[in-house]
Amino acid sequence: MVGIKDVAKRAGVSIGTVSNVVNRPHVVATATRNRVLSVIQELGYVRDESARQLRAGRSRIMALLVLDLGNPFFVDVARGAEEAAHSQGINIITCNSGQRVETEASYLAMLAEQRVRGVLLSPVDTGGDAMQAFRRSGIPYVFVDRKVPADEASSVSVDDVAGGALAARHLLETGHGHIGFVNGPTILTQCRDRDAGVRSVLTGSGAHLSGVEAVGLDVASGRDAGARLLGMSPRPTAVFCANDLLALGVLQAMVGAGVRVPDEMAIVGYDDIEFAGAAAVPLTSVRQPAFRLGRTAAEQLLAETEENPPPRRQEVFTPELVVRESTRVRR
Amino acid sequence: MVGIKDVAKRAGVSIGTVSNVVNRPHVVATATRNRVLSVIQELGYVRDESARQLRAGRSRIMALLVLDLGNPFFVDVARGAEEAAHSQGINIITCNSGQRVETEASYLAMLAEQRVRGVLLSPVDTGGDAMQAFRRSGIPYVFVDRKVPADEASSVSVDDVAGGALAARHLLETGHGHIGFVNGPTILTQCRDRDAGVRSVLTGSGAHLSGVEAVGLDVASGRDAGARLLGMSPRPTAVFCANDLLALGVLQAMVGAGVRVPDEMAIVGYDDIEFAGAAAVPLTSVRQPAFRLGRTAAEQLLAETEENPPPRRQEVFTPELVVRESTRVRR
DNA sequence: AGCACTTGTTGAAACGTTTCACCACCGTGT
DNA sequence: ACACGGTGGTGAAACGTTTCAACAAGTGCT
Repeated sequence: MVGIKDVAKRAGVSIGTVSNVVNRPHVVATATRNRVLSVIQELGYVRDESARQLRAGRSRIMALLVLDLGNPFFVDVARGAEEAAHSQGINIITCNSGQRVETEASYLAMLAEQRVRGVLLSPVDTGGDAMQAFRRSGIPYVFVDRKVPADEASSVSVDDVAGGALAARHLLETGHGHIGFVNGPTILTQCRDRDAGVRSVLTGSGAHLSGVEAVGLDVASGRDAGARLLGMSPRPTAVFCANDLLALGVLQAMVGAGVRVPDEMAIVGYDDIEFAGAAAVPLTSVRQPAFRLGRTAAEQLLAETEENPPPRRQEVFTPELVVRESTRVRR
Repeated sequence: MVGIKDVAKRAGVSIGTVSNVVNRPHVVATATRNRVLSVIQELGYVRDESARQLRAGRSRIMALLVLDLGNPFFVDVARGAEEAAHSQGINIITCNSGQRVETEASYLAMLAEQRVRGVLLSPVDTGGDAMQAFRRSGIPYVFVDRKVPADEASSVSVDDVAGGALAARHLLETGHGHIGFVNGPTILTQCRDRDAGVRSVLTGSGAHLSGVEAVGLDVASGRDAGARLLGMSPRPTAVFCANDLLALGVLQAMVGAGVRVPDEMAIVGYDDIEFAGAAAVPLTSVRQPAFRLGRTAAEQLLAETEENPPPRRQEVFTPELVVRESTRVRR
């Protein structure tokens, strides 16, 4: 592999000069610069980032560690983060934990060893060993889609309690007295918060709540949960799902069983992913500003890796209900 | 930041010993090993990968450079690649070019500078400068979802010509004489191949083909293309879309305009993403084995980065038609 | 001619690891 | 008493950059 030395020798200059050509072209004479550049071209020299980083002590890469790339919500978060980073000439690499604690741990360790510039985190497990170790590594990080105490780190999130409440209130107002709640794994703060929101509205409302915990946050888990809902008697007349993938799965189960939506079963999802509006029955959903979440978090992280870091911030966005066919009001 | 030296000093051993504790624990005496380990724990030492890599000359990270993470097809490819890599203790980082040539170029340069172990590529632009430079960097790479000549690199792809033909033949057989084809940007080989497949079947069949080139391969472009289809007269009675996102967009346009699917407009998509079956009208689609694509490509790449690389391979999978409501046969 | 700048280039140190030849020590068999 | 092999540890070189003090050569001013 061709290094700076080879270029230097071939161009008849010192390695310092080659380095200057690459990093501060203006300090080297035009003739020399061109000569060196053409040798670089000729030899196909590519600078070795690990050596550069070893010397510089800091990387030019930012990472996004995401809960589940299979969820279009997180893809939008990633897009927002990419936009912010690219506008400052920083590349973002995406790591997908797929909600597996060990995968997450392995990525955290890798990112710490890489000494990346900073990490955007949407972790499964904030308390685990891997996370503890990562904290000590001194790499700046910002939480996305998860609020944390201000003394720990900055965070950019959406008020999930409000979101859960929004959904529950909507179902109450559209006349439902028995409401199902398909939640995801309660290890996730998001799920616990949405649950809290639902309960805060339903408690004392007279409505009955039937909880179902899905194993995952994907369509298959939703179908499974849908089957369980169908088996209940009495069966709820409406269901709120902790995200749209679950809701799509539940919807499929209903369609498959010939249960009419929304007449026999109203459905509310969460995230308002692009596919929610295009579903068999367009889904009512709680919209989160995913792209802005990613962009804001990335901007904050970039700022925190600068010379004079700004103060920590806990930004909390407010979710918004988007009403569609799946909860059409009965007459 | 704490380095191996700090650990060595604190534990009263040489840095060589600390390195041994980390990399070849068996060669160091139990007592020493434990002492060093506890100091590592206490100081929160994390090895610096750039130094390690500088010395070792090779990285332990593989990358996947993907055309569009917004397309669930590529998310499945990524999942397959992750599975293969993780099973061999290699981490995969995902980079999303979003079909932007400059973003792709910037990631290629970054990956070359990082000296990653290998790259899985689904590039927009195989001929551009960035790709040329990347080739010369000597980093092993394998193409995913794109066939290339065997002398260039290995590739794992799906026969897009056959896929296009499959769709066209299905529409012919279900009695359509005027077929629309919403294709993506023809800079993409996939789009050109699907087009070729369609034409190979339709030419001489007597059916009329109306082509529409969408600006992107996403739902919004599909809606746009749908509007253009609606403006045609005579209007096609069926449309094949180069991927499911486009098809979903076209479907939305039809639903919005009150055009019945499949009665007034049959629709065939491509990829068979999870959301295709859950759409307003479940979509007929050409299924590609996305997960296997990713896994197979990653396995091949891993093998090629080993001591004795196996010969290059051009694996081509065969697509499969999944018939659903959106092309239900008229009686 | 002598001086003070400016411009362009160089050589060497430093970054944090891994690796490897070498050394010190101990127990064992002669 | 000696050589021997094994075990556990050390010290220094090497990896490919960046950075910076130092220097050489040229330019303009007195």
